[in-house]
Amino acid sequence: MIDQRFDPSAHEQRIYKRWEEAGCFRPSMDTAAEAYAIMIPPPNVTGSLHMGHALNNTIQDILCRFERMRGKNVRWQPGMDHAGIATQMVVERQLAASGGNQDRRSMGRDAFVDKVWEWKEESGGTILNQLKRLGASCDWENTKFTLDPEMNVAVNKVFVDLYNEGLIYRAKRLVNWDPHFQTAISNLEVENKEVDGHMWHFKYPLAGGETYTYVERDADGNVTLEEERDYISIATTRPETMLGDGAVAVHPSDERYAPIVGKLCEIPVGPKEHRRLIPIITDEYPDPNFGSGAVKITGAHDFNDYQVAKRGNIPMYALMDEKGFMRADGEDYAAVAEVAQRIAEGKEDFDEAKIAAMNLVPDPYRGLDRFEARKAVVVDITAEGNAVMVPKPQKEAASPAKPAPAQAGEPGSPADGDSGSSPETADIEMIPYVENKKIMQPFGDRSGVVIEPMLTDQWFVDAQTLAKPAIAAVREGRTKFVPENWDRTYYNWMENIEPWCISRQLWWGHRIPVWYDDAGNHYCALTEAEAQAMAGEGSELSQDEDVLDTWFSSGLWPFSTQGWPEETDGLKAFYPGATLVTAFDIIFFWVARMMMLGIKFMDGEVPFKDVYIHAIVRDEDGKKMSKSEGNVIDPVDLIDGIEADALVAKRTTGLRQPEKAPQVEKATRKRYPNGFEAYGADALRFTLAAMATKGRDINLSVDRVAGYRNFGSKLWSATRFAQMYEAKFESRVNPSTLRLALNRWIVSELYKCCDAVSVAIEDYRFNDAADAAYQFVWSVFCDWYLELSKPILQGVDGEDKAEVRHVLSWTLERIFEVLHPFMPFITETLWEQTAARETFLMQQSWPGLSDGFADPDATAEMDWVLSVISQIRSVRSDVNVPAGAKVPVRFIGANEITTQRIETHRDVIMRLARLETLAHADQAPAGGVKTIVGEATLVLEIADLIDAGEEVARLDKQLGKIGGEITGLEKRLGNEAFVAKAPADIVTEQRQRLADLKGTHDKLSLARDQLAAL
RNA sequence: GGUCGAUUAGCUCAGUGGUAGAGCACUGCAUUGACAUUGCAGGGGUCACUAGUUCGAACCUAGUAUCGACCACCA
Repeated sequence: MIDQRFDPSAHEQRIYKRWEEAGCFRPSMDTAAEAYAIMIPPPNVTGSLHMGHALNNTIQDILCRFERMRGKNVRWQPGMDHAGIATQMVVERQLAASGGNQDRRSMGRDAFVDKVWEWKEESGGTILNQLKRLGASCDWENTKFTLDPEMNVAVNKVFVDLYNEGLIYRAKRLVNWDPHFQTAISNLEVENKEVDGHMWHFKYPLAGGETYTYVERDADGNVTLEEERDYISIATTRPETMLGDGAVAVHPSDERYAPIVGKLCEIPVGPKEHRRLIPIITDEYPDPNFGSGAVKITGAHDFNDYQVAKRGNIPMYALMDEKGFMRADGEDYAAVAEVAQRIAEGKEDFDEAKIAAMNLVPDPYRGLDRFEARKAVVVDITAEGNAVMVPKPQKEAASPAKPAPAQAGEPGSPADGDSGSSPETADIEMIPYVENKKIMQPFGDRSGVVIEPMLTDQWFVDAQTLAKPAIAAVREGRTKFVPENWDRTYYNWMENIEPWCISRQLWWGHRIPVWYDDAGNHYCALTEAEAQAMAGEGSELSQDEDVLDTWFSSGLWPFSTQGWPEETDGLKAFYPGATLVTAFDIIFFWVARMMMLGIKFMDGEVPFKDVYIHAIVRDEDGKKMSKSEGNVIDPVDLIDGIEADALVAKRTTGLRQPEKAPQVEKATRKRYPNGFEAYGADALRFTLAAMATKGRDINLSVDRVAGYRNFGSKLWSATRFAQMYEAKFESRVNPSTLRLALNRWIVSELYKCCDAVSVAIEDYRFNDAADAAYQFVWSVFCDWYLELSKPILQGVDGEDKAEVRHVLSWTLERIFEVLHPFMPFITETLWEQTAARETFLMQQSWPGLSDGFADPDATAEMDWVLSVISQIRSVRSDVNVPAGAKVPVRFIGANEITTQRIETHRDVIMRLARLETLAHADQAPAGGVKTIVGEATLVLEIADLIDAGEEVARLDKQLGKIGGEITGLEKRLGNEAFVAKAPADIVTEQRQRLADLKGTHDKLSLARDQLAAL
């Protein structure tokens, strides 16, 4: 006999170990079987399990266990990602915390990388053990790490091949630069956030004091403003970049500036004697309706300007160093500015290298942080009177469209106060024109610092070329997104894809397989020896310092893990994979890259057939789980349980910002006053599956987890029930030879359930699959089958009892099987403890898809029994018959079939409906409470127990309800158009329903009238 | 600005044209008999709004309102 209750902590890890030791997770490599592969989204080596992982991996495990039971050759490919920036960050932080004055740079590259490996061996990969706690049936013996030597071989080959085809190239481009990590990052790693910012308006004086007539017109061409100007007005959110301006651009159609196009204007900052003059040019980019219509062009620090500068051959002067400080290198400003001047006047040629060497930061700004420089520039320009001035707004006229008070400061910070306003008239105070406005600012997703566009030499992948076949593959349906509307997101991005910057100025990652000689030539090769051969003897080679974007190696995951470029059995069997399971936030980062690189290197074959995009897990109020909210739920806490105090302590100490901790403590105590019980992995998995609809978000509620833990308990105790009545586990049941309707019915229902689960999983409707199993097990099997079997099991020994004993345990075993993908631990434990087994449950065959077992006769018969019992119970409850009281019941007007059924099921009806007697009668006895089942009327002879008036009222209520339905149906059936146009089976069905309702109505109303007449 | 999505019971959500559902919560009854992590019975919904298509609309179409996500953005 099994224990009274299931204790997850006593079995989960024990069972997992048994599976692992028996090699249950290994692919069968049976060539006759269909291969089925899922590539795990490799978690970061620094990662620990969060709810998103729990959902992601539960889904994958359900698919894998299901397909394994269906006999497929399954490989769930596990592994980890080296996560360049994240890992380097962790180890650097640890170095800093360890107190020594060592940092990455003082250690040197090799020592630091060794340190990271050391960290990885000790602390990395806790997430894989957490996945085991969840029950993940990964093929652990084939675990890969993206930095494994064999993976490196694949990475190098891909790089070299793409390079040789011209699909990887090195170029000086404007890239997103992270000043904190001092590396380039791809545009995907940039988060644009709206912050409070300012827009300053400055005057760029025309060279030589020239003037022109500035005219503004309204939509009808009427002149609204006309004045002589000796400047052009410019708006900017980044004044510090003015130092690198190469031109001012206006739209070619902008008549306001037509008189001055081609002339030079002065950048109003820097030493007066060396003011740089830059040309006023035309370009399609400026929007005449925005701001003044004139845009300063700083090619080296803005992506739009970069394009304009390229088109107009405008020099792009880089102003900052890799930390985001104003450059302090090179010659004095005076000397450089002179050269720049000759270039602007077209008197001197320039090239990239020459421009790059020029530091146009005036001496006083050199070495300043970019935000400090901004403040200084604003103050200096304003002091000199080159800020555009506007009247100070009156207090009451604070229209948001109007200029706001002057402020100088860095974005996001409050104003520093007025800076040098110069009143022009006595009456109206004039102030510098500075708009307070929300601006979108780029931040590094890891560092959180403001990203700086920087002109640097980087390696790029020609993504546009690789994207074409990847788009076609989805268009042609060779890879399908589920839910399918995600393909729009995919197309949208792939069709507008930009060159992918793959080089990173980090140390942790795959070195770029390129070597340079002293002459600046480079050689791309698989190994240094090959590069040396290309360069020739005697050349001193040094390898490119940079490493590759982490996603470059992740993009190869579907084939690099299978041994590519070797033609391994694994590669043959498991490429392409069946389904990629992931959340939407990684479609661009990973899915798109795997599609591009997979198709490129695997002869046009897509890496996976389906991409299942699952929801994001939020808290029960729909809020994103975040540490500062105190609403994060650690999956392992739900599995193992955690006391409230421990939970609070965990959250408080785990915080990055200690000053916020009390808030978190309060939030946590309020939300989870009792901590979490130990619900076990199965309950968590089942919850996630049941909530995994094709929607976008899952709001996880702990109550729900408790509910599904109860479901496990229910199954456990049902098994206990079977053992108590000596059910025979491991029995062979041939469903077609069963005698009892009860047994034929439950077998029929079981298979219905199995098939519903199969179809739902195949269709990625995990919630439907979980619901179907839940409903069958609880509401059909436990609530009815077990109850109905009791009279037989408790009765005399005989054929009936033997049959029930066999079917009871046999059905339970099939339930273990069908629930196994969802709740592997409890089902395997039950399997193990109910008989001496030769195999694991997880190795059993999947039940179902056996059409022959539907048994309509048995189903109809049992439905009738259930209906009789339910209705009697309902009536009893309605008229407040004491639960313990046994009542006499008569059937009136029962036909032959019903009479037969009454005899067959008399015992069980009497027991479950708590009847004293069950008999036939030709006529309804006076009084009594009546209900209708099919053609027969059931009379509960309890006239003395009830109040006639109340009973009449009860019947009236029912009659009203039925009458309403009858009216509706009659109206519909009376509609000729309905009868003519609706499908025949619908019409028949509704006619039948109307007839049934009418019969019920007649009988009930007769009963009501009789009662009322008393 | 572009794209996608949401709006159904007190709460969280299923439901792709034919009788509105689940879990939790709620109400009443039941406790030696597999299970109180339980059982039985029950209450509770103008399916956001408007118009259309249809014999028939929670579901399809168009629009409106509110909320959200992603992408791109004007210096």
